[in-house]
Amino acid sequence: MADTTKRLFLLDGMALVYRAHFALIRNPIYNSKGMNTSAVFGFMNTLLDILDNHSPTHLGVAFDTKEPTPRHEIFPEYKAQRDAMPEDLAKAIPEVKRLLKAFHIPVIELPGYEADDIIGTLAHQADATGEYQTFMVTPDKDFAQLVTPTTTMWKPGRKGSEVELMDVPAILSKWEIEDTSQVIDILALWGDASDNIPGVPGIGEKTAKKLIKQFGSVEKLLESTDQLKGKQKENVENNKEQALLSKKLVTIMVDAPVSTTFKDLVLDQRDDEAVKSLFTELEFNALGKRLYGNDFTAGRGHSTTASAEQPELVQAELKTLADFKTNYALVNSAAELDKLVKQLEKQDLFCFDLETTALNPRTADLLGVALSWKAREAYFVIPGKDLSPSAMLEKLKPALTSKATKIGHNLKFDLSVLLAKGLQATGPFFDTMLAHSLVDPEQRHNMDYLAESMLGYTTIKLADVAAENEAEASTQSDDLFSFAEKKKTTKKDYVDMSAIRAESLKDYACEDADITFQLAEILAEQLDTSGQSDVFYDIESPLLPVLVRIEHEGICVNRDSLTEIGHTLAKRIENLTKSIYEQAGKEFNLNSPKQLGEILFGEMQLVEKPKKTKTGQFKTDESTLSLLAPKHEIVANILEYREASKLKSTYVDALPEHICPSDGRIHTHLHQLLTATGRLASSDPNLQNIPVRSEAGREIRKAFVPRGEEFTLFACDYSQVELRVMAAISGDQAMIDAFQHDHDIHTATAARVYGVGMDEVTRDMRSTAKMVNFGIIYGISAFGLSQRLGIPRGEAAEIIDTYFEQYPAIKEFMDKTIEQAEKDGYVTTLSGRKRVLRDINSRNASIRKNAGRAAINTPIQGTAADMIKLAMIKVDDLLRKGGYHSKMILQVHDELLFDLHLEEKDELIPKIVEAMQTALPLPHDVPAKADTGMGGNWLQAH
DNA sequence: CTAACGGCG
DNA sequence: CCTTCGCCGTTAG
Repeated sequence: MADTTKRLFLLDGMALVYRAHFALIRNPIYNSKGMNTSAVFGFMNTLLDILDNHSPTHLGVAFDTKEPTPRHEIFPEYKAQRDAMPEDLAKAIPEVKRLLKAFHIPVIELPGYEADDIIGTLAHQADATGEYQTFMVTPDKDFAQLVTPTTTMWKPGRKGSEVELMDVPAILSKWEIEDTSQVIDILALWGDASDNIPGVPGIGEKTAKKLIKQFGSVEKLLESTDQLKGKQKENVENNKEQALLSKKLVTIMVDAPVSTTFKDLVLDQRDDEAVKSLFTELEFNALGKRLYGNDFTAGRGHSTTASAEQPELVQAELKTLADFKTNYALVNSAAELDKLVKQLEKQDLFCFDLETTALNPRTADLLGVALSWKAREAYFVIPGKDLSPSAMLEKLKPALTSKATKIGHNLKFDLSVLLAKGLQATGPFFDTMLAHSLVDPEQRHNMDYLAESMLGYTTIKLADVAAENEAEASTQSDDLFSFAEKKKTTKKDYVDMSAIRAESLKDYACEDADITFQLAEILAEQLDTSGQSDVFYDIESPLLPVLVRIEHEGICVNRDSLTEIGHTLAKRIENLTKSIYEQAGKEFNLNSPKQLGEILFGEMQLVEKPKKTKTGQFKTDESTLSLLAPKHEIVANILEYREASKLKSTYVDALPEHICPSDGRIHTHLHQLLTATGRLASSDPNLQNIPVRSEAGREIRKAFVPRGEEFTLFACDYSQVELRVMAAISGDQAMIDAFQHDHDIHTATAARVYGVGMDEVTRDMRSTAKMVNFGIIYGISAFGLSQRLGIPRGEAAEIIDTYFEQYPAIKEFMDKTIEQAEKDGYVTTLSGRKRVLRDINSRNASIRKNAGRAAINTPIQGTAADMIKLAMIKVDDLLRKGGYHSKMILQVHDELLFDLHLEEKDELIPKIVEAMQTALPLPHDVPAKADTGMGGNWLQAH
């Protein structure tokens, strides 16, 4: 049982030290003697966290040795390509060992064996006794193969507390396998660049998983290559030996001759004097305090001040649920719910919060609904004996579709879940997350944080609810966190929601609804004070359900065309790789800009004075390499390789992974207030950067298709919206005239800048003017323009001067905007959306200029964002009110994309165009203009 | 984790 | 010395 099980922690010393070093590579910690102590510090943090919070009974740290290992015998190149260990890091390892000695923690080393093998062997032995719960503490994914019901992987997170625990179900789901031993098969195909394990060429993580899912093991795959086709077949067949060799290399030993016994690993008392002395030497004063409180006297040098800096933490006491008399009640019968709904229907303002089993709205199941319309009073509605989940929703439906304002936190999630269950909640909505994003965009917006910072209140943590509930800690990927948070936070404290008893969840859920209700009132006030009520109530709030619908609809992608493009690209990548290796005279990792730079500029000496990045690496970006293309054939090949591999990895391989199995569509996530300017952002997958500029890229765009026979893709995009906005908010008459006469703005600008008639403007003149027009929006310098146009700087400066002479109000607008920003510290868009520019008065000229450019750009980009958001609200309204079958399915900054029903097109197109053009009337009667396109795929729709 | 790169508007 | 805004995803180290 849990209380008698021995808890064995096996730490992968080298890997943890390595990781700690690189985690702090940008902000290394030095002691007063100039020693980089990042790695030691990071390692100690992890160790102390385990000792303090995770009750180990046995603990040991394994290290590699310098001796060659059996892996080197069968494969001399094993780990041959590793860069030499940084000096700082090399020095850290003996320090870590000294500390471990002081802690009386065994360092386990075995000449000729790696730390992996030691850990594998000990974990295996521990499993055999049946007495241990073993934790392999390592950041290295390879250890997944060793996970068993009694041995889990423990991956330290960024902060000490954020830990990723991987047990068998977690490994199986993460690796998409049926048995943990198949991790080895996947790694064998995939290979490992850092250990120089070859794998099979052309097979990466995804293909490896797919093949092992299909065939079960490397051996079975090799027997059945007749079932493969094309390039993949060839690759596998030609690399059978290599695959089997790789399999040997990635297999961690479980029978190494380790002499350490479990008795050696029993946790022992540390040598306090030795620890104190080492901490003092390393100047780990905070860690010293942590162990010894004020008994720890900081060492010499500057660090003596540390004890003065850290008195007992004086911290405002946070209130908790226990400090209030609350009225939180569980509602689980039809009669009770009927009574509750009667009350609810009288409210014109209430808060609701769904508790679900998962974070994907399309797969999430409803556990309950928390409701609150009065501070410290809330109800948690759950299914009961005479109340099925669907009946529960049915009874709540009138309230959720009423005219009352619905408050919630991250309502996009709740509304998506409801929509997936066929319930379209109606506004107005008040989303506290959105409100806070407008009021205080720099801060985090999760509810726990808002409760602490705005109400001085600390909320119940889901993990505690689960613990109290004595539910077995589960690592299922189900939790309540929002999508946005999911990716950014380490998977911690995964909670199997359905294992929590309703009674336990009640306080948690009610508290959320209660707190959110209270936050809304404060935030409404703050919106008002910051002048952003209009943008909140007129734009962001009504946009919210529109985004929910767009995400819900999704977009169709033709999987087969992507597969075909993938084959073509793979072939091209392979041929180019061959040529490049030949031209370079050696093989290297083409995906590494570092290695590529060293080849081109270090070895091949392509130019005398190569450009460098700010970190001192050779620059190898497209604009740098393009200039070098004439010098050597290799450059063109590299550029082509870059293009092909970008397209393959980012689009062709990734998009199919996002196709939803139940409806065959891709449902992107649209983030409403993530950007500084008010634009939307798209992720998982990002559908706002689907290729269009290059020929090869456009093939990918063709794979986006209508949802059915009777539909077509229809795109409606604003023409030159940002320049129109700039003309309008600057009030520049010349530019306004150009738009009012519907002139081509770049031609009109060229005519003015070059002093010729519109009909005398050449292609080159127009293209230069176009560059200047866009450059101006971004605050370009003469230098920047000269680079882009490939002209001398003086000439560029002249063009810019003439531009401002011709459009004087634009110059004025730019100066005034910066002046305003300097004075107020922020700029605004036409709708009142605010962006704070902290750096606008920086003493550092470069930083200050950057902020200045953002100051100019924000009102322009942000107002354009306001406009299309308003258009989306309008268009959504007209589609729904008119009962059309056509659906809005995407926004790409200045474009709206629709699945248009063929029978509706003649009627709808003019209405959509009209809605877009009139969504936000610009000052000075500058007209907005929308162009349209239609076709059987997204490319044709333009 | 950050940097470099490159896809889009 | 730096030098064009706003994003997201992939890869390497």
